[in-house]
Amino acid sequence: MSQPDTKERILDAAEMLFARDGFHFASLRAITTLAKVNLAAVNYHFGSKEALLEEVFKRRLIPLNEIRQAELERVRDLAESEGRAPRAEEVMAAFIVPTVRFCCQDPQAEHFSTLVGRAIAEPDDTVRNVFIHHIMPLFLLFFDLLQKALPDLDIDTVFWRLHFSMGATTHTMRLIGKPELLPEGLNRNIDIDKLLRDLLAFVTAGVVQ
Amino acid sequence: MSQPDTKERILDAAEMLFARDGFHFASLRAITTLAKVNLAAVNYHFGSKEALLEEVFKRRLIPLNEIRQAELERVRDLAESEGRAPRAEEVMAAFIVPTVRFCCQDPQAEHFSTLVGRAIAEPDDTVRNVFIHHIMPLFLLFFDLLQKALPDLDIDTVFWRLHFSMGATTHTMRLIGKPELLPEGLNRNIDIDKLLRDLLAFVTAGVVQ
DNA sequence: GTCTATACGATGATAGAC
DNA sequence: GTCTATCATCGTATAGAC
Repeated sequence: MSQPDTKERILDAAEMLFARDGFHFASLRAITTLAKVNLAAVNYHFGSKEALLEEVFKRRLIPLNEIRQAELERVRDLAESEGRAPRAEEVMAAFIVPTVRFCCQDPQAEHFSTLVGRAIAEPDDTVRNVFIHHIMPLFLLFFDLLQKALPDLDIDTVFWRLHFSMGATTHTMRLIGKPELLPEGLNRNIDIDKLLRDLLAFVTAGVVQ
Repeated sequence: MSQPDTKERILDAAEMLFARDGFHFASLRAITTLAKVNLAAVNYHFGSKEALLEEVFKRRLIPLNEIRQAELERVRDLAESEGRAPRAEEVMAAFIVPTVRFCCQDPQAEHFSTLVGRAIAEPDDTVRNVFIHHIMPLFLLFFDLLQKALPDLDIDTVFWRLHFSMGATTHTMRLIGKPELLPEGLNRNIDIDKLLRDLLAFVTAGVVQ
């Protein structure tokens, strides 16, 4: 490659402009100008604007998934070594803590969380399947551990309580970095550690009841 | 009006195509073709594509909000007449039950629930802001009642617990009507009444802890 | 007032030369 | 791999028919 960092420069520019202007209003002409590459480079390297968005998304999702997978496996192995079932609170924390922390470590996080929400709601199978393909193995491990933590509940009940918890978590990520959306009279200086404790206490109370 | 239902036909077509394809990929040409009206009719009757989206939302959101408002006021007035604070579970039910039921009662409204799910997750501020603008007054009443129900908690804690509950609810609505997305081994014949009970029990446990 | 036909500028995508 | 030139389609605007 004569320009070995062309793809990276496009990804950086796209991530910045998708975050600042939104997917629709960030034009390929603006992205390629900022990245100092030719307009056609996006379609050459990525195939389409949608595929570029997907790569921007995956660049963050894959490392995050590795962290969450490692945490879930750590909880599973610790419980096994102690000859007990994992505790529901441990399982929830193993997934939720890295998820929320990941979205606070840099200014792009806000957009990443909306991308996750969008992928979940996407009606187009091809786009949604890409997301499902990356999240499903992780979700199944999460689901399996939570079933072990709650052996007295039927599988459907465990699933829906997990689903409720995921909804609470993703909805929360959407608001981090957008404190201007908080109603008047609230503390707009969000304390992430306190928020994480509150969220974990909330979902744990709902999951174990 | 020589075509008294032109606006309604545009709204029906737009609701279906916005839900199926997303706001960005549903073109005005596709919408006006499906509605059997001229392309320019959208800009004549609504002003812009974005204004059309807002009307699509308002047509369903305003009646739904009236139901939810009435339920919240009923809970508030009943508590007042009995000289007590409203109970958290009553407050949560007043909002959540009409919300979930509204999206299951007729096939047209099913498109709306898809739209709401997408609007909240949409990367475009354009789409999300339309939704937030219409839900905010209701949210503030909801918030106020929940503060009265939980007088020992500070305002920020109440807000976040409410926010977690809204996340669980909207995430759940996203899955209703799409049981094919449920993992293998789960009951795909979703029982709305049971689901509502489970969701209410979950958020109530998290809110009151 | 409503509706139609048509045109405009900008966009995402692509073919082909280098 | 990168470029230029070009294309189809997009949202929008407007002139004029009924």
